[in-house]
Amino acid sequence: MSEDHNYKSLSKKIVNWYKKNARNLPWRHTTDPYTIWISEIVLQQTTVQQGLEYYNRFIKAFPDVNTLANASEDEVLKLWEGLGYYSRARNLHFTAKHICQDLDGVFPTTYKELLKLKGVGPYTASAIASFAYNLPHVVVDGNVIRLISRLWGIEEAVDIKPTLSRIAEIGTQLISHQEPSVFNQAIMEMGALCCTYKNPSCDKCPVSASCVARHNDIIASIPYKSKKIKKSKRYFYYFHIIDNEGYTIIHKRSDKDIWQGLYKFPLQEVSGFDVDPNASFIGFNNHDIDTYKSRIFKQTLTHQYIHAQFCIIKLPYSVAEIDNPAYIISPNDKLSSFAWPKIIDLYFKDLSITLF
DNA sequence: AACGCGGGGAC
DNA sequence: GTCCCAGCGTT
Repeated sequence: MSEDHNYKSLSKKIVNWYKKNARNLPWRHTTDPYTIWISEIVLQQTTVQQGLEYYNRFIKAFPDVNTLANASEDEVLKLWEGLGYYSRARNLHFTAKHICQDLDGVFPTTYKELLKLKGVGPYTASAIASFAYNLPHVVVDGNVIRLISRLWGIEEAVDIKPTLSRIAEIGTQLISHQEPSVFNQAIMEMGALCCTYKNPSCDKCPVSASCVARHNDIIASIPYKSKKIKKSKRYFYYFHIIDNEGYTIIHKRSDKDIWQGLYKFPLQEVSGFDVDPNASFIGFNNHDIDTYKSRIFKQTLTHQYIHAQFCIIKLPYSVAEIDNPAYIISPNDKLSSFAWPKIIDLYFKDLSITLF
């Protein structure tokens, strides 16, 4: 029962467990708010395993806020390519410029001020406040939600505000005021390594004796989420236009849709691949041009199933003759310098093997 | 409050 | 296939 939970004792056990079992991760060796900020944004909705290499590359390319602020959005997105949730990279760049231009290059030092930064929400503000400044703001991420909801036997949906608020209150009671930074690392690490979603290691858990979910044998049903995701299907014909001088047409995605800020070929979205591609919207008549159709590429996103097929159009003249201000003309051998969605990157990889 | 945003991994 | 991951901005 929750009244039996001794916050101080639980907190101490969690921290002690961490000191013996912590992974050696690069962002744990610094109190530099910039570095910590980068790590936290990279790791949002991302596993440590997937984010680690991106973090290292990012810090190497942009070692301080000034370097990041002076980079172009394309450079930032290129480094982010393949990591997903690209608004994180755009907001990161926006906030770096904001800090340099409006805050004299000085990182905010309070939770409240951190929260005002674009891309920084309650979790990230708490993380920076605790890891950089040792302030006692508890982090509530997926790991913490899982650990606390099980420990306290919270069966209510954890994806609604009242439950989240209760979990945050419990975390606030738990957090060590001597070493809030270590406690925050510890409770997340516990969730990530011990109190895992599937097959948690209760036998190695330092607080399993206090775990209500374990006591009531309801671990598998906690945390409970009420929202269901609906996936739609989308079919993309991309027109890869290659002219007689080694150039092709691309453009930057700017509409409110997936992959904003990344690049694409001229695109025709259809209701299914039983519909034939029709390049007339970019001024081509399919019958006049030597065309090749790629295999169908598939990618699953959180809310969408994407299908893509690439129609190669080989032009007997120069693409410079095509007048459209939205288009960017790129040499074929420079295409890899742009940031592409995964599904187009897969096409490039296929292309290098099968065609050229 | 509900929704959409990527990609990889565990099971 | 399902669900998750150092969440957030928008509507």
